[in-house]
Amino acid sequence: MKTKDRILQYSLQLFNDEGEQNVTPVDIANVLDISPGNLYYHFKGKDPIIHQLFVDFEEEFRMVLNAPIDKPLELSDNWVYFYILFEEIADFRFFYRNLQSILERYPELESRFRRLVEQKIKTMASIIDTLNETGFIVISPVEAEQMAERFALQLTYWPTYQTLLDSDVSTPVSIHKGVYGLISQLTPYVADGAQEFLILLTEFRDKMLRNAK
Amino acid sequence: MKTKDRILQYSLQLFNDEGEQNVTPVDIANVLDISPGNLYYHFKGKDPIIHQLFVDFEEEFRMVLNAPIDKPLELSDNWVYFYILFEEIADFRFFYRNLQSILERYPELESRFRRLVEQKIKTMASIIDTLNETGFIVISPVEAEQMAERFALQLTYWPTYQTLLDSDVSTPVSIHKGVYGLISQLTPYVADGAQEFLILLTEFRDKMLRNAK
DNA sequence: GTCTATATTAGGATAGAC
DNA sequence: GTCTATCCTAATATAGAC
Repeated sequence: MKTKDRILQYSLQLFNDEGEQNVTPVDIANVLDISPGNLYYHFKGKDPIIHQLFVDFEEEFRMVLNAPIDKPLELSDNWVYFYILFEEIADFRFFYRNLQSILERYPELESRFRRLVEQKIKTMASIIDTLNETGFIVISPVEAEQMAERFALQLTYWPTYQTLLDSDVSTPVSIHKGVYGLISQLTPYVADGAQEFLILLTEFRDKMLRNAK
Repeated sequence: MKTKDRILQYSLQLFNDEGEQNVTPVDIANVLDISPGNLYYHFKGKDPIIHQLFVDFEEEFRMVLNAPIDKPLELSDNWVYFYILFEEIADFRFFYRNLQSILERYPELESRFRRLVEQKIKTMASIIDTLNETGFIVISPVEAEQMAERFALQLTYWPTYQTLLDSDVSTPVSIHKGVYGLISQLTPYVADGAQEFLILLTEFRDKMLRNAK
């Protein structure tokens, strides 16, 4: 593998493990067993590395966000879809963990990240819309809009919030709880004919509690 | 006013305006028109300043969080109570804006902040409980628990999220939207006899939209 | 308590040999 | 492409006079 790619790969890992602020260019060079000079030959410091990592994340995340808009999800796909979103975020968690700090230091990323969040809101609105149109839930437009915004916020900050409350929660458990926290908000809107949803939800919750042990 | 207090006051202002990371001890000394040496006579750098600011915030916030547990809120007090919570956070926004970064650098604050969030969840649970017991809403225990957690998350991250999406939103507008985002979640649970809530909510929302212009 | 002047350090970055 | 050696800078911190 090319040095340039190795730098990206190990930087991401280091950032995720140690926190971006606690990783210096020299640290990155060390884990790769190359000299700092060599690192600077490929990237002029941490800034362009972070920039490139973000571009890669952005592309992948945008693809995932567009999927349910291009082709509405089947009812049963919703759960796994939220898993995928949370997993994408987990792969790139160093960025979310210190979101504001990083965006302050890399202004060119701020507007791009903002657009990603806006897309997140639109995707959530579309998902809720589909559930509404297929008669699975019954919800007013205003409440649907609020829910979409809320889902976007939770998708953005849930992993960080979890780490804050329980520093050694495992990622799978955290994601499971996060998905439950999103989906369970549908409960009061579920149409009369779709009560099997509530049974599924309870099962899901029990599974979660068992895993938490 | 004593120099020590002036340092705290102006540091908080600088941190809120510029972001804690962008403020050096020399900056603080400059706005106070004192020498860096003098600053270091009172506080051994930024760390103890931030620590003291947090202790002050913690005391006040804890007092506010305990209020509805000591003496349940009247129905009409709920709205203004959320305003107060958001305003407390706004006064101390530098801390929330770079939460993870700061907690990483000041580990002694991490556990104290965590306890504050846990208290936030308990207070939210108590508020929802009161609404349930007085018959204003009808909600299952599981859903109430989820809602309390969600409220705590929103209270913690809503202001940051707003700044992210709209960098020059004003604090009053942001708080207004935040309160609406919390309260409106009660809608599907409001008991049949309490429909005036929905009217109030709509008025509240319209007022918000007018202010946003 | 306050100042001036200076020291320390660590992160970030480059020049030039190989 | 890679290394070694070195440099620059900004934040942080202290010593000692007043």
